Amino acid sequence: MQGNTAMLRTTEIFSISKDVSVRCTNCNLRELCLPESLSPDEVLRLNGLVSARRRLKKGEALQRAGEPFKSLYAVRSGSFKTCIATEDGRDQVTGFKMSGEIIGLDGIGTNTHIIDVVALEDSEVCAIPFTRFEEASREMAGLQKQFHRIMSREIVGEQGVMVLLGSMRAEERVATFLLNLSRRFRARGYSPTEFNLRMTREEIGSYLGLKLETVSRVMSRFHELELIQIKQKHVLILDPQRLKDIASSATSSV
Amino acid sequence: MQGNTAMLRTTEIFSISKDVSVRCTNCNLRELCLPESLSPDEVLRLNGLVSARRRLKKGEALQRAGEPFKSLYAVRSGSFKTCIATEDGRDQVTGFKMSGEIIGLDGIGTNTHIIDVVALEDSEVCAIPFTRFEEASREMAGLQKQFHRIMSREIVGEQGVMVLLGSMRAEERVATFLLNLSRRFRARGYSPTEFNLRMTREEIGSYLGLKLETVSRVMSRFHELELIQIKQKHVLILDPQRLKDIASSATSSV
DNA sequence: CGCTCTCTTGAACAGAATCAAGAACGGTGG
DNA sequence: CCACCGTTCTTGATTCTGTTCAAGAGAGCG
Repeated sequence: MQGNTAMLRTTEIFSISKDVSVRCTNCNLRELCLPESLSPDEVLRLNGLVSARRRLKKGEALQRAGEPFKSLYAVRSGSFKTCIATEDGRDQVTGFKMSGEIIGLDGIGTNTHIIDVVALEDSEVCAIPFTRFEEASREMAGLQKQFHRIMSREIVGEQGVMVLLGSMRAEERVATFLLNLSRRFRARGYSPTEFNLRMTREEIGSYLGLKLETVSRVMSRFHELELIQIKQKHVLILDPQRLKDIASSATSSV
Repeated sequence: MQGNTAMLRTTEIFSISKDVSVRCTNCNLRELCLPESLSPDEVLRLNGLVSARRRLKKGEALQRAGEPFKSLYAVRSGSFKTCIATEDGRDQVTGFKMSGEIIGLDGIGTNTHIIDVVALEDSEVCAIPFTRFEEASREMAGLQKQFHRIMSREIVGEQGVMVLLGSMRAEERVATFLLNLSRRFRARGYSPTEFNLRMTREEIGSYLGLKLETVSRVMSRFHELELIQIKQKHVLILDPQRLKDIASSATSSV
């Protein structure tokens, strides 16, 4: 379970992994990333596409809006925020990317990146030159299918955020956000109930359409209610079920 | 400028079109739809993929969440709303689709549709069986590229909606919405300043994350300010520039 | 050790939601 | 052609959620 590994010794970062060899073939993000459901020889071929591994320091940008689109990136380790800046000075976080997730899909449509992607911590990505990738996916039905799936899921995921932003109240938004993180940590083999937030309250607020004070207040309230324990960036989920109830309390109806 | 035309005499619906022959090759949505930027022989081939034309009455569903995903649809005429219903009874409009736009991308990821798509007026679509489409796009680089572009633009478009929902005030949202419609009507050869809304205030509100009363109030205010003239579904845009100013008034900053 | 950035908490305020009533429209059938 | 019905839209009064403004406490870093 990991990004694209291209010549990366997995043990360099994750002591979990026993297998020390390199690239997609042995990447422990295989099940979450592009190789998901590819045949072994397809993975091998995909492997050859990964042009480079790139390390980023916290705060560094992987891509900036306006830059020409060349490559997709698979997050190998660490995490990123994706932000969109409108002409009128608005700047909003539109997502958070964790290991195994694909970055850069925004650039395909116009050959220019639309969003900024910034590392939330020291991170590493696998770069996949898109022209070569398109070629390969014309020759490998499995890779093509997997790529279509990934884009489709991105679309569906964003619709979920639209529902959150369009119809949820602050508590529902924050609960949904925490549960979403929890699920993604679990999928990566980490504890779903105890983790550290990589982003600030302001970034969470921007993503959830709330002010940072509101995020802080809601979290404090959840703490008082003993749904979670939170101290700065450290989160402990105490009562996932009640959180779920809050996340889908469906005030509206009819 | 039109959806996929598959064996449709364009004059049946649009008296504008002089050329009476059929399918993508002569569809007047060519520039907006899948054929955009394809070579003539690629268009011909795409043409063969369109399995059927389907007519829908106002209120009829083109697809329902939960149904198996088989085909993409290109809107030939009319318009649709896309809605997502969550388990907890929330139901939200996530988009409006006009002629030339592609519907069904949500189903690719899981082979099951996630969203409902309902006709806002009597409409017509071209169905494109996806398996055959994937095959064809492996053989035609141009079609593959175009499809990737369409999905990417869908992703970028949704991010735009996320910004709207996450950081705009009611007036900004409604102004943005009206300008968006205006732009899309213009792209289809209709007047960008005078058109009829196909959706109710409630549907607009659902899409914009507002209540129908708020939508109504904001529109009335725009009318008073002489930015628009609005009577029920009929809209006349009087001052596009001031509307644009409102749409990007960037209250926040820093 | 001091500085800055981040987070928490309180009090006052504002924008949109809610509740409510009535008007306008569109379709139907007499 | 007109009367009736349900749906959609408008408008007002009130309420409430989240924002804004403000101050102080913690944490992390050089």
